[in-house]
Amino acid sequence: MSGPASAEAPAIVWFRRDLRLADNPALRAAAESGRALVPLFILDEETPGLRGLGGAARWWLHHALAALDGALGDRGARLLLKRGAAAEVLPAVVEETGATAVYWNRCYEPAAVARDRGLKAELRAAGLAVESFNAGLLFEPWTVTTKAGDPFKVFTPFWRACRAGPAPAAPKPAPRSRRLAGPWTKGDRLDDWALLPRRPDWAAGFAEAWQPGEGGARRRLAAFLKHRLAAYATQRDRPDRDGTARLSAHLHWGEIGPRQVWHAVQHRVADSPGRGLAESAEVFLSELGWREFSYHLLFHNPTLPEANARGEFDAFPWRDDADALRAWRRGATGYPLVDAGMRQLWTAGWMHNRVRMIVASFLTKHLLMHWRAGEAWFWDTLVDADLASNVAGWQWVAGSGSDAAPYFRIFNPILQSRKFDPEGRYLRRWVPEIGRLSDDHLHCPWAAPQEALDAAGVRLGETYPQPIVDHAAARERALAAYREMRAD
DNA sequence: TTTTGAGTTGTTCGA
DNA sequence: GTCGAACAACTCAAA
Repeated sequence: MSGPASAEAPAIVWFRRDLRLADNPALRAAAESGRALVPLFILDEETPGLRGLGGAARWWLHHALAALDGALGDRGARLLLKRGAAAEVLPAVVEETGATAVYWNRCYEPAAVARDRGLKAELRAAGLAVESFNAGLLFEPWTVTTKAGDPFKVFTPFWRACRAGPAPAAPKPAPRSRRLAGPWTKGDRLDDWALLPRRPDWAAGFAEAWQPGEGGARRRLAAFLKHRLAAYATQRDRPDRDGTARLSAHLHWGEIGPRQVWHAVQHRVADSPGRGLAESAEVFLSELGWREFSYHLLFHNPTLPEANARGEFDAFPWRDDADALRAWRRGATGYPLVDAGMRQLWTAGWMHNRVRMIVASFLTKHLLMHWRAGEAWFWDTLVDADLASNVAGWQWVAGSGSDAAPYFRIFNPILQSRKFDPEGRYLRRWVPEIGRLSDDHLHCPWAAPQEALDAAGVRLGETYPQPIVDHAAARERALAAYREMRAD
């Protein structure tokens, strides 16, 4: 099958982690080229080294693609869906459509970088125009270096250097072009990809928590700026409040870009000046900074998903305890805050950031399980599962990251619970079987007097687990393990 | 090259 | 109840 005559040859816009029309430089460049467009998405589960999507991420992707197809449909186009190794699929689509140009926005994960570099060279050698752009980061990894020219390994100087340089470019609106014609060839049906879970449909609770797609992302950002930003600095740590932006999954799939978020925040601050707001905005922007930092770390250190950044942790005496891991996953550790977080993760596909740190600390320190076991579970269950953020976060908590929390910093799940969920609202929502305990006993039911347990209908070991480890003993064990590692 | 100040998010203990 | 120090040194980044 040969494509249309070359004068009318289309351009392919290869969507990957940029599932939006606004502030999408690849789409814009393609539209400005004057060619008709073939919007393409490839479900690539075959490129070696590319990690397959987790279950929750597949759910999100299904809806994100449906939303993107709908948005393209409003402009008279359809999203072409193809499945397979991109290194084979993309040249095949070029062949089928007779495209003479290909545009995409860059990915930064090591396997994707290698794949895209090869494709770009191959297609260019075949005479195509191929251009890639930045849609996913405020600052690309090779643009931020120390004065010695090395990548940063510590967040604070990294972010200072980012802030000292030129601000990220202002986002541009979606192209107006009506020539978003494609596809020119037959693609897969989204439903045939079976991205949604069935039997059992464990994602039943996701739909009420999330609205994947560019519109959902925009609404989420607008609501955050209007209602939550001003108090962000103080409320962001409270899992019992809805104080965070919840943009992580939207950002992961590029339904909104960090430049859009950045500039929207700046405008919000400029519109109504005030010290509290400006301060909160700084804290919020620095969270975007952590996302950037994680991407840079992974880009410069491709083994980060498997290997400890600090090599000494290769000698750490991790335990292998399937029962403990299962209890952690299911939210049955007997520590209410840990269990609440793990159940929120399972039910909503998301967990509040502070609770992520606490459950991660619990797994790696109280239970002495390898951070990779936790990282793998998060990868499968988080709708915002993101290789860079997930891996950097777990290595940070475990202490094996290059700029990690000191190992002796071990979260006390009871203190954290009292401090950040003082009225127990978060606990009661996710661990209702102990909800009738008083605010005080709720955080550590094993310490409650028998009468209080009876009155609340709690039978430890039956209706709610006994704690699987004793905090003080587990803490000592973790510190001893750390000393053992260092002694080697 | 050497020096110096600093480093996301904590906990525990003893005064 | 509050406060400061210990926890353990170590590495980074800049001068």
